[in-house]
Amino acid sequence: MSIRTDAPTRREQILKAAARLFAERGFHGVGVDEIGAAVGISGPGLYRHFAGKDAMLAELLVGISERLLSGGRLRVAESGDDPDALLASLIDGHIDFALDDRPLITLHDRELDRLRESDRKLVRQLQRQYAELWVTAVRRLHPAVEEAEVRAAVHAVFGLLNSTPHLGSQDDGRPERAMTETLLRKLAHGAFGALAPQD
Amino acid sequence: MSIRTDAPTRREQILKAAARLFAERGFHGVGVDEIGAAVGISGPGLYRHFAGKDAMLAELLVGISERLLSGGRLRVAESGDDPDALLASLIDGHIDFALDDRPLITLHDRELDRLRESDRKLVRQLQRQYAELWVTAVRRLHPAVEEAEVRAAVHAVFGLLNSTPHLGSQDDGRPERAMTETLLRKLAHGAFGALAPQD
DNA sequence: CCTTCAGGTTAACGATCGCTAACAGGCTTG
DNA sequence: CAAGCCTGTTAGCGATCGTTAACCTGAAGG
Repeated sequence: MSIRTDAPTRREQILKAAARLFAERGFHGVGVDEIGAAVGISGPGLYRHFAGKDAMLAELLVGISERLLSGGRLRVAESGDDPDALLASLIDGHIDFALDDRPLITLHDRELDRLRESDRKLVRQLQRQYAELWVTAVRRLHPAVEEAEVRAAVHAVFGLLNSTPHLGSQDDGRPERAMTETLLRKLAHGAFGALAPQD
Repeated sequence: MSIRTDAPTRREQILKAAARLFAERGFHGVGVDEIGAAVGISGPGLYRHFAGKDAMLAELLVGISERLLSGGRLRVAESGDDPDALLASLIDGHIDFALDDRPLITLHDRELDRLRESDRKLVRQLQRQYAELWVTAVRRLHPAVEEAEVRAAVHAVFGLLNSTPHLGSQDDGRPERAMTETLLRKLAHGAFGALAPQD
């Protein structure tokens, strides 16, 4: 958990602005001039940093997917052999991500089809591997439940956790955020808990 | 629950096709020529039925919101005074809707900002009223939980139920659908059940 | 049988889009 | 100090978009 202190590069400024704009108005709903204006340069100036508008979206989506997967793998490695602790850790990590990067969460399942075939396949593969981490973890807790059902449940819980953008408008102070975090954690555990057969 | 037997009007054909295309590629990602082609006419022919592309999206979003709200109100009225039965009924109704109209579910929280101010306000108001039905129902079951928390939980469960489009590609036979229905019901009840304080 | 009209067609418009070309200023570096 | 790159600018091209205009056709109705 290292914290960045140096100033963001121009590339990073652009990516952040593009993520916000794409999430707000959709990939096709945002022009390159607006993205440029959001970082204080004009539209064509962006082409000094990216090959095109598509490349910005691709880098955003590949980036999120990679960060999610590597974070998940780290948690799997750190969890020892405690399945409960692993699932809790995956949930907490996903919540942190959803609360920290709301625009990216929105893009993640909304603009995937706007990518070139190769990028789209890559992102989907990363997403699938991330989801498989969850499926494996949940199956260790509920071995009697069919794998297909667990997989569907995992995606449904993703939907629950990714509902963050639809809640509070932006970031109200920290107490609000801690409350949301606690709530989402409770709901996610409750949902998975309901997977157990006859209780 | 009456079943339509008469053929769909051209307007309805167009709306259905537009819903699917908008959900697949985004409002700005679909041209009027494509919508027309999907129903066997050419682009400008659509203007005999709709004032413009915006009007199609508006009618779709207002229509969904109204159907959701009226369906919810019906269930409230039918539930007698049984809070458990009411919540179960709301959940079942929402699941049916999500499974029957996947493209509309996708549009519902994705393209709202592409509407004219007046339509957007109307849709948001309908959505809010629908969500309030849920909040009231859940609060009757968990009176000790703060209203803001219940409201956030309701939206999170919407996210869970609306994850349907991300599951199976299209409609595989009916057994698959019944399984998904059962699973989502279980997960939603589990999530709300976790709202109860100290258990 | 003639009129009307609903529901299509194609052509073409203005606007906007992503992107390239051509150029310019300011650091860095040999 | 000159050369060259890094990062920006403006002008403008070609494509595409939503929409309108003008025209056509078949069926209904008096």
